[in-house]
Amino acid sequence: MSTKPPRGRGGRPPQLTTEQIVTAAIALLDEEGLDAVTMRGIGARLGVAAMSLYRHVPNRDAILAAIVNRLFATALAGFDPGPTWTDAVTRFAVAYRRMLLDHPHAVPLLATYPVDVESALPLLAGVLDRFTAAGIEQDESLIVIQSVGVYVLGHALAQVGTPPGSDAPAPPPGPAALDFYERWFTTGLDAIVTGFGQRLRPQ
Amino acid sequence: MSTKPPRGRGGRPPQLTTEQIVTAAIALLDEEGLDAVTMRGIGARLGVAAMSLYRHVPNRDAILAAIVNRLFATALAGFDPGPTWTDAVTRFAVAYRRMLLDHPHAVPLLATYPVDVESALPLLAGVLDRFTAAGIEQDESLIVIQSVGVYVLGHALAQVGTPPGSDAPAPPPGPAALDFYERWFTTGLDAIVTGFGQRLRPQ
DNA sequence: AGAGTTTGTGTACCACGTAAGCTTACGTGG
DNA sequence: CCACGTAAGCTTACGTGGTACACAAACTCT
Repeated sequence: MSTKPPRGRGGRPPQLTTEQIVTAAIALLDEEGLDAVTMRGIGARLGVAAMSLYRHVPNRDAILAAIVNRLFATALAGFDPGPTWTDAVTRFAVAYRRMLLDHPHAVPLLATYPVDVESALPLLAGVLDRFTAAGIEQDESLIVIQSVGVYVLGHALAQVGTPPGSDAPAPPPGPAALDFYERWFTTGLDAIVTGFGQRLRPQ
Repeated sequence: MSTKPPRGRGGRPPQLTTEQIVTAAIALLDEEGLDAVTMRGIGARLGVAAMSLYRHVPNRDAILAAIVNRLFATALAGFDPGPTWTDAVTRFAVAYRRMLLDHPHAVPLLATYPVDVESALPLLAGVLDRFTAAGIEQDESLIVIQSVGVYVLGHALAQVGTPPGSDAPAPPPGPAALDFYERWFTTGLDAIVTGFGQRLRPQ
């Protein structure tokens, strides 16, 4: 987590990194769903025994938590907040949502495992900047950003949510459904941004 | 689900109902968390073997799905939408949230298992009425209600979300944190309702 | 009483997470 | 060149959870 051990001289050279483990786990998750993300499964994918993973990761939950943070970070990779804070939150919402729809099986994970605040804040620095530039308090900005984030996540849950029990891979949603979700998403997002705009620009 | 089998004459009288199973499962969930909701655990609580549950329920996932629907229904028991549609959605949000905070361990479940639409719509009839009374299209009303629902659920996830791995029961949140979530909740909810109000009352 | 029917049970299997101890593959100092 | 120490990976094994299967029990109707 913090400093790697002094890389003391000697010892068998690592054949595995934490990053590879997380990458393999995400691949498995995307291809076969959450139930396929098992220690044995990840190990097999890396040509390694299940127990070897424990040299790099304390347990399975830590892997799932790492997936969440990795995906959240990729969602904001190369992120350009626009000129105003309304642009910034809107683009954040779009980028976040794109990532969620790209990794449907990960959505329940992002709902369950909180994104690490320490690592998320730097990623959102650009967004926060547009708020301070508009003379908005940090407290208020966080409420706006979190509200939007929470809306996006909840919306994605509704869109990709399939009862984990139904083995049927769920028929690919028709274009009508896709359209509905798209309309719903932008309509709701606009409403939220508009509503906060009204509050933050009183009078 | 639909009609019970003709209750054919004869046969051992049931000692167990699906309702009891769901009730026991919710009790277990509230008292000991999701991991405690096992077939054996539920059976023990009802003085019955684990396998007996399968006479009433196809599998564990079905129980979890039933918990979701039951809790959602209780959230709206005795629900009074106010005079206007803005009252209606706001009260819906508050009632939904109260239920979620009363059952913190259930929040991840409500995020993961979609509420059954067929049974949810009647519960929301009162809310929908205020929209139609205001001359708002059904499509638009659903977008508003769902947006609010999704916001409430996402907010609750953020509030009660604890990495499933940390065995520490999580320190009871200080009153400062509680206050923050309360302010966040109402602020965000107001923004959403205001934003939609602007859209639905154009000009 | 016996046949038919439905509900609850006992046993067993397999997959998963992971604890413990062993083996392997390196660097270093003799 | 060879022990020796060390870190990484492996083997084995245990406990727990979901659930398939075949059987026992409890009741109704003839």
